Amino acid sequence: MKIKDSLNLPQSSIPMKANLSQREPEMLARWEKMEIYQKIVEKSEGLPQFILHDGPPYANGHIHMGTALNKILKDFIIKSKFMSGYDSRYVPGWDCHGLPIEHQVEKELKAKNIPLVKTDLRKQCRSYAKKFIDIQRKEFKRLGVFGDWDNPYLTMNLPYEGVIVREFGKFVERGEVYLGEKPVYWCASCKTALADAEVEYGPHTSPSIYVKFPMKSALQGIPEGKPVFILIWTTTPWTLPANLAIALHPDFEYVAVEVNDEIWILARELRDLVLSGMGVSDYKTLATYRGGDLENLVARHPFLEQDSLLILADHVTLEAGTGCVHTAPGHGQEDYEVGLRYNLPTYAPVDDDGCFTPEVPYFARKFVFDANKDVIQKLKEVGCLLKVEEMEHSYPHCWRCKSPIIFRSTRQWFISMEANGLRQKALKAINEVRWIPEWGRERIYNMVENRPDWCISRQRSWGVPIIALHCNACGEVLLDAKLVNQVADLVEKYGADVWFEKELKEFFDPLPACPRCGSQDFRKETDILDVWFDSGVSHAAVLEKRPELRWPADLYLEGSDQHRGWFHSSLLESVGTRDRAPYHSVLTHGFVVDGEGKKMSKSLGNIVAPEEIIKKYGAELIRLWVAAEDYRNDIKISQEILKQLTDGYRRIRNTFRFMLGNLFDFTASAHALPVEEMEEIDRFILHRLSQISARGLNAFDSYDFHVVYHTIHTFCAVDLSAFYLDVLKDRLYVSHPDDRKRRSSQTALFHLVNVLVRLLAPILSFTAEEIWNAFKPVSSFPEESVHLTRFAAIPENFTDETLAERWQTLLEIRQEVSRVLEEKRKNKEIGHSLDARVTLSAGDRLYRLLKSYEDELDDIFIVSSVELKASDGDALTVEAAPAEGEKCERCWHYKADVGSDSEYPTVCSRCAAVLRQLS
RNA sequence: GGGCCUAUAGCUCAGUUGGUUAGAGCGCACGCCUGAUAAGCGUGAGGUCGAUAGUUCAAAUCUAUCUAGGCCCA
Repeated sequence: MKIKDSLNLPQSSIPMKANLSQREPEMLARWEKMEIYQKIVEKSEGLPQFILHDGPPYANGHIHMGTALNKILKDFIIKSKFMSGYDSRYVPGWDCHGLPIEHQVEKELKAKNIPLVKTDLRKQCRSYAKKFIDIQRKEFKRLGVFGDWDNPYLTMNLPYEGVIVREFGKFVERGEVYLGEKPVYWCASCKTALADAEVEYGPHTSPSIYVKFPMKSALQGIPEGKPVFILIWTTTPWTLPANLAIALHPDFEYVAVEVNDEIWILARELRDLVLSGMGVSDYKTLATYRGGDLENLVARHPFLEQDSLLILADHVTLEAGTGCVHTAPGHGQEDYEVGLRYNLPTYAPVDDDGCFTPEVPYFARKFVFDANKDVIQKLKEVGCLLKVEEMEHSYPHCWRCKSPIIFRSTRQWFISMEANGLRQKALKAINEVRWIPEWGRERIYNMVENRPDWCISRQRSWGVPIIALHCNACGEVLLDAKLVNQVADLVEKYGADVWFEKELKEFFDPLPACPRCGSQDFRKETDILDVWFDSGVSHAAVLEKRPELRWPADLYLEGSDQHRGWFHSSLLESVGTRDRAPYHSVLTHGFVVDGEGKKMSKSLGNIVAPEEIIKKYGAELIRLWVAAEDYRNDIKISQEILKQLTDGYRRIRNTFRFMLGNLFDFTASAHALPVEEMEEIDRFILHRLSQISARGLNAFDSYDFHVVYHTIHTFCAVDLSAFYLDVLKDRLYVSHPDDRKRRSSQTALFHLVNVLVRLLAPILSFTAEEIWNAFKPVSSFPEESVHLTRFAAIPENFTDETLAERWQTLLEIRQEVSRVLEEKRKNKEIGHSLDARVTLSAGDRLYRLLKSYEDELDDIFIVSSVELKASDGDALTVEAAPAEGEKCERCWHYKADVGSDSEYPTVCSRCAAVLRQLS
């Protein structure tokens, strides 16, 4: 027998090379086969629930790093909550209705020359959404995310659509839904409203005109008898008939200047620019006002019999114009919002074709863009036009027909923020939710505090209809919760298509009668609901309906953009119908950015796709990336970061590989020692392990996953690899297999693997499973998967503070020894540390400590021998020199007794004894 | 332009209520080992804590402004 064969060298456990991109799919197949999620569910029966409610991603396109990040964070939580003893199910969802899908489908149908019939379009949209749900489901599962993937919630599921209608009915019942007016983008050639996404900005030439409005109210500090005008500037002359106000900035200064016996009012800062632009050089400033002082004065429309109110608005700037902004609440978003504050009507006398309505004097039935020149002509006639020129600027165009579009107020459905105190209730509900991080409260609070009423109608096809009736005889609108619920009954069964497919009498028997004129002749409302309403009711459609879940949720977890999105719409929906938030707490994560902190975009070419990383490194690296970074801020990703993560991954993997490799001849039941009988160094590492475990569990509890990763990684690198495992090698390899000290260290290794692999399981789900499989013969634990286990409970006797303190001191001394050895190495006096002997001189306190460990110091320092001397004072001195004696062929220590056993002439006495025992 | 947020070594993170010379791991450089080997060990270099101004006996930490970046609005 060769000497080397008498050593207990580690035997293969898990391979060093992870080969993740190939092995992960095998692991996934195995999980699928064992129905892992089903088994977790079975093991969860009767445990306290923890409900994380999934926010539905949009069923369009492939997943990206952002969606991967979100799903992986959720997976960390679901898995760690289960391992902490909760029943924590994951029901993934998808948002299926809405414009982007409708667009895509329209495009495809158009390309094939298929006519766009609403019911066909809706069917195509449904199958389009389904296709991408399947794609994304595969991609999410590939990341190792566990959940009820066979039975997710879809906002287009028929019962879900039924809930949407019913929830709408609840708002109706509480009197919170009303029909109002609001300006929207309107394409006059397509005769349709456009969403923001359907608008393309491009160059357009408009007339740029300066107009004077005569003042009706008197101003202070101005001589009587001379006419007073306020000056405005606009690039859309055709909106002047709809002018109802002139907006001033409350903090700007305005001046009254006398020009040619007239008095003009405009912003002080723009005075010289505007006047010189009109060729006026001779003027006199008569008075100065603050914008705020002019509020509620009245001007007269230059050519119509109507007033124009002076109002205050922060959106007024000094970048162009006169500082006095022509305001037509029916033709602009900002105008509309400021108009709401002053109770101005959203007057927009323009029809679907973009032509003025008949009641408009001078321009009735004219197309608005053609009317520009007529308006200008009229202004000239009445002497109120000061200047006109052409101007090229960026202007919105229709994405489909490319023609310039207009802003036009149309009838829309709203949920009122005030009618039932929704705003105040929502603000109160916000304060009852735990926001993580804290600033989330501030953010959503400000939004809810300032938001306008919720516009819930869309003039689109792919969505859930607003259930309302319009009387064909008198135009009365019939909005009734009872009718809504009757429709909901059918939608639940047949889907929202029924509203578009069935006759009215199939919904209502008998037909309702118009409360105003008694007619029974109605047409159905064709608008659909905002998709934010769809996803906003998920708490009702999913949490309340699924028996395995409950309402409200413990946690919503999405990107910080969802303060305006899903957190927001879910809150309003839930408060509006149930008077409280649908969640106890809300956790947000940041956005994925590149290595420089810049957002990812096609134009910058800095996009990293999950697919690339999976192919190159495996999904495990994405999981590790999510775990390593503090996701509350923006999360960077770059090749450098990935490289670093692979190094971190290897360190952890190899540490486990080494520990498992040294457990090849160990089984817990046969060889483990009770803690009390273990060696001090082993008990010290168990003490450290208990600290690591506590910190890890704590971090899981507060969702600080990066703390879990950094803690475990540092533990593997510093405590284990650089110290404990390195020291252990001698004992593990050299001792007799059954040596008590060797079994003691193996017992520690067993506990280390057992505790750490479980802590790692929620994060490195694939690797932890691989480790678990290799660990099973050692542990004999019954669970066929690490994901069916709980986090390990740490026995109290792992903790020993006084022992740990002693060892902490020994570690400091060890570091000093290392430094001295390095000097000797530099001088070529030694190579390996075993080539050295060390002399320690220590004062009383240290000496006594060292003395009690005298027999182990050579092992702790991994040197051939240690000599201990007492010295005066506190200082510790460390000296090192080449070891004396012969090098033992077996344990590589230099010993004086090498060759003392004639049967084994090349080894030391310790090794000779082992060899004798083995033979 | 507004609301909210971020900025500590090349990278990822710590830095408690302001209080010694700002820490860790990784990476890097140099060396060792060849019985964890496409591994392992040791030593070392690296930071005007985004910038400026202030409050204070004392600031990475508090205040203001600015710069760069992110999300959401306009």
